[in-house]
Amino acid sequence: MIEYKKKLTIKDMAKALNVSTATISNAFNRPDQLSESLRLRIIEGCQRLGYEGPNAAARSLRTGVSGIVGVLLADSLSYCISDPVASQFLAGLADVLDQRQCNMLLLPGQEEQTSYKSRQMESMVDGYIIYGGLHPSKRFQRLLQQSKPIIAVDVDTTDFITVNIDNQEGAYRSARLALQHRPQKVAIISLRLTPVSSVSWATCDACYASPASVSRSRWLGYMQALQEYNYPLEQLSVVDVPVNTHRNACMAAFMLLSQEERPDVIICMSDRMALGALQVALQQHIAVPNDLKIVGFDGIAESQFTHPTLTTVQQYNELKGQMAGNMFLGLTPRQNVILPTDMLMGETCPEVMS
DNA sequence: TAGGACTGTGAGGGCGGTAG
DNA sequence: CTACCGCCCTCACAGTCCTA
Repeated sequence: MIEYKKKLTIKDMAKALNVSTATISNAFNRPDQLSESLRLRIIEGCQRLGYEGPNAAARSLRTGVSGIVGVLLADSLSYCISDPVASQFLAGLADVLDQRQCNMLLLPGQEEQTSYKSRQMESMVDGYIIYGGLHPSKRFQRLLQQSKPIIAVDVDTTDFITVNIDNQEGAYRSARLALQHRPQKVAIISLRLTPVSSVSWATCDACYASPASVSRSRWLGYMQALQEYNYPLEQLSVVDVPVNTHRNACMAAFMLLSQEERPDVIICMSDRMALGALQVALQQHIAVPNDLKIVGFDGIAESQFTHPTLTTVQQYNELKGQMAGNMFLGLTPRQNVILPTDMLMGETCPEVMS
């Protein structure tokens, strides 16, 4: 059984070592403020007595800075940890925070009810990085009132400084690539464009009516390409998915590929959707890319392990995380950033040779 | 001995919570 | 409602040492 002794404070150390509290503080935090010999004597004395240095909670109380970044997630914690795009973003952010001895606190945006614990956690952070979307949750309303710095990533908003990719352009390029094959029947698997709780058919009108979001920007990119190719929108099939999971992807693909008039192009708003579509197509012995072209969006590593490999839009999620982190810590100017995307040419939708 | 550099000290302040 | 507490940092200043 571990025995907990009385917690030692800077006062105890000052008294024991016969110096002032400020000198103890300086010995740990500002070594240039005292002689090397005194500093060593203090550090050695503190080690001997079991004092590990100034209390972080007290320091943040005094300075108002904790070194903790709150990351407000659009989805649940479990989803963000398992989703390759979100985890790449978090890895990039963690990279920057690691270098500056800072930490992050992951906060799910969809908070069911306000608790003392959640308020306590929010009070600990120096500011927020909102990732993946804005939720009209109580938590979101509270953080707006806190006047702490906020940077939004993958969020279509003018209310905060944002780090985004050019979703519309990326989507436009991927759709154009698919449309070069002059398909008879085009389908789209969209992500959270309409307010549905399960995988559902969606109308173009409903998709156009959705509020500003990453998905809507991608939708506009697809529409831009479809119009360029004079594709009749009344023939377009759209299935909207509420959460970007493999299960939902398979369900959406199954719905599309079970239609009487089967699509020969499926344009997906994420690689997970595209990989689900690919799996269902292969199960149904549909030849990809000969009878069905599939394009994704994200460029996750998994998309290049399949056979055939996925044609997709490569976005640089780690870089996104690093940029958000640098901006948050004031290492780079706080200004809106739009990162470029690239087409990742896989086998599910080859380029048309002219 | 004067003056500058270096070293160390004490007071004040910050903010949320709690006791009176 | 007010006073106080917790804990540390910052700042102004005092003390000491060194050099010319």
